[in-house]
Amino acid sequence: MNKAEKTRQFIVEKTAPVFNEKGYVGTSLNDMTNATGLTKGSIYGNFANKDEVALAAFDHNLKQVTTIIQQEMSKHNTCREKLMVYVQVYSNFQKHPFPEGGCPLLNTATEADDTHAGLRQRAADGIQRWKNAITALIEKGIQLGEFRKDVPVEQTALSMIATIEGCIMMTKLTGKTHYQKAIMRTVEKLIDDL
Amino acid sequence: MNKAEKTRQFIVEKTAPVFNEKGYVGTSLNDMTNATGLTKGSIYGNFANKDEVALAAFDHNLKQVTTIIQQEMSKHNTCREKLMVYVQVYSNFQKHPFPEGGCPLLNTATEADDTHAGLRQRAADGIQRWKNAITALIEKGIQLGEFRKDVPVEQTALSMIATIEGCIMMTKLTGKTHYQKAIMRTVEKLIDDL
DNA sequence: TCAAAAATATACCGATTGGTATAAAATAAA
DNA sequence: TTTATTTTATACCAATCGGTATATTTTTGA
Repeated sequence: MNKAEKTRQFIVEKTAPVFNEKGYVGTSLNDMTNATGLTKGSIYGNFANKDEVALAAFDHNLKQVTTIIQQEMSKHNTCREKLMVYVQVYSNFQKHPFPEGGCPLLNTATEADDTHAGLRQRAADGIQRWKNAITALIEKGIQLGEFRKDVPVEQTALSMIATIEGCIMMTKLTGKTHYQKAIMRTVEKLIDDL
Repeated sequence: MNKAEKTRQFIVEKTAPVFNEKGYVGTSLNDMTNATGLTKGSIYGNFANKDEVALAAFDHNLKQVTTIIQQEMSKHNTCREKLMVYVQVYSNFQKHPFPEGGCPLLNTATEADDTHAGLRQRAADGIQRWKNAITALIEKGIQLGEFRKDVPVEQTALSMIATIEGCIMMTKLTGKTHYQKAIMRTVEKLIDDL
């Protein structure tokens, strides 16, 4: 990794939490120079424009989340236990190295769906991959006899994601962690019923 | 309603969808003059600043949603049927006079939670009232013998809201209405199980 | 060590931001 | 109908926006 690549990475790491908290339009070049300690010239020497930094920051934030999930999943063997990792992590995401500002999928989706095609596509892809990951786990669990054969696979996957994202929104908004626990108990039941 | 009050209302109605789509920071005074056809002077003669318009616009958008729900609920008698109104409406909110840009609670919550205390409080109050409305319906249903006595009231109310909001996010993001139907089927089951 | 190349900083650009002072126009009360 | 008051439009403000040309510094390979 040469100097430029390191600086690029450095800029992404420092600005990612800002983009996640303030959003794309809410984050100015000034915010970016403050967060990095670098100047405009330095940032624009490594990125074409704000868009490019925002997209890289989104990828970085999402990667942070998937890394947590994958790490926790690797500790378990059964499909049910692996699915329960979502419950475990999102019941207490404050205890994990979660991106500042909450779930980047939720933040980016709600900001960009009507305004920024590039970011919206990134978020949509993220949802798609998440859905595929859960679907694959459920289907494998069915094959292995862990789950019933007649479970509504896609519906369960989609509902898990929706409930988790709604949970994050409500928890971050109200600050009430017992809301979080209560909602995640419903996701737990969703998995129990498989 | 004198001239000034009418203009105030007019400004709110015209800018509300813009705020809901573009967000608070994403909506400029220019956007507001374009949406209304009025000039800055006219807008600032009726509102102290952008904040005041944004707060009024949020209230207006939320009112639009609650009006739809209340209207639909008034057509039904049992608590179960009234709860199912959420399923009916959010399975197909595109067919209702829903605010442009989706759920104002979701949009405002995700934008303002880390950035705008006034809007965050408004959204938090909205969630609180929604939770209270569902809770009251479930408790009345228990009293009337419609629902089991041991249902987890708060958990169900919170999970319904979370799943609905997550559903809206995913539907607006991906454009896939069959996601919407599938997720809302899970909310339906939540009510069936009461 | 030294020159070429790459990375960073400085200084600036026009456009747009939210906001305001004031003048003009429209409304409301007498 | 006239006058006082309110409402709206015009013209402007400093500050900030995203972005760039160029100078300076730092890194890199010979």
